[in-house]
Amino acid sequence: MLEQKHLALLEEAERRGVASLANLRGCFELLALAGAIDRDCAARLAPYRLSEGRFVLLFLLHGQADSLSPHELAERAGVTRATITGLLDGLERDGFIARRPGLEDRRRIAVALTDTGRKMAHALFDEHAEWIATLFAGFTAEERNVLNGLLQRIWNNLGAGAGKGPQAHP
Amino acid sequence: MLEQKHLALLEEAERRGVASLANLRGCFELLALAGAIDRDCAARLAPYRLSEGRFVLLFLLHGQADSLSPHELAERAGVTRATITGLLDGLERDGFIARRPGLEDRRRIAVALTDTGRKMAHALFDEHAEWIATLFAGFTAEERNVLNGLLQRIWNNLGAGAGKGPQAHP
DNA sequence: TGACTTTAATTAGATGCCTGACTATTAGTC
DNA sequence: GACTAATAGTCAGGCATCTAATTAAAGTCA
Repeated sequence: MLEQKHLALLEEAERRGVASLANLRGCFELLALAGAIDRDCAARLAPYRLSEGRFVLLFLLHGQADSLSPHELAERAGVTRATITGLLDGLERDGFIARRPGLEDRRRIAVALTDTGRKMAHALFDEHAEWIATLFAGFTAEERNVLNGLLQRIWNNLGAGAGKGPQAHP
Repeated sequence: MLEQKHLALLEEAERRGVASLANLRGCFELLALAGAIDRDCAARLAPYRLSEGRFVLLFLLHGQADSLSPHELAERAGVTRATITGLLDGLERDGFIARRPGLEDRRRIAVALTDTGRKMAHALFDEHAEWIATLFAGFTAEERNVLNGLLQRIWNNLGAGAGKGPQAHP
């Protein structure tokens, strides 16, 4: 279940007699699985002319009674405003959202779903949530907890080493 | 340990009373961890003017006595030839690799490391492998196996559902 | 009031990835 | 030997992401 590049890296590691081969493999399996989930997600959304980024904006707007500004969307989606501009361009072109000029503050733009966008968001959310749920089909609550605990420990190790890396050519 | 967008999705799911909330959270934790590892990896390579893609090419060439063609690099790295062209452009500009015209087959180009590139690859590989190993600090072999088993089951679920997704507007 | 600072959105330019089209070269076929 | 197939590399154009620069609008304060 690894990717091409991971296999190549493992071979090189083996050639060099790297001690932590099992750790490398474990890490690559994690990354490969996440990559596969992302690709599957993208493939599921593509028929609707949506990407993951666009999908996030769609339901951010759907969860809101009125409109949101690009600034707020950027904050809640966790990307920069420049990225939001591009995503909104696509969503607007495909008729899912509309930009309206701000009324009180004329710097601020009001982004709102169109009817098409609202219907799409409504229909897609449950389907998407269900798909994710199927990934854990056959898992007990206990197993989910074990997995979560292990991932959490890796996460902590990641944070612990942060900033201690190579600092050359800064 | 979740990302901004995942938090937003979970809130929406909660508002809607989605049944599989725990599964959603588990999936997002997996994706967030993989994303964090990728970002950390990129941050570690950036000071050397390398991305993950460029790094892969670097050690693919390093594991080879002579040169490789862009075609072979694409196969082994698991990306398209067009992508390789872009990565090689960057590596060549920064002096890590050189393109030489093919001798027997004049369609084929020979890509080889420069001295700079060779030194860089040599120095970076062990450091990188060690960094990855630290992510699993404190893990026993048994724990790694458990993690691997759980990931494998998710992988299987992913494959099982493939192609059954929405097929609208193809 | 008028000059400065901050904030909002966009644009410009980079990277990495894709697909699809194009060019050059080689190989195969009749 | 000439036409066609396949192959190698690249380019064009698209998407998502970033940083930095630009423009417009508000706010601040002497």
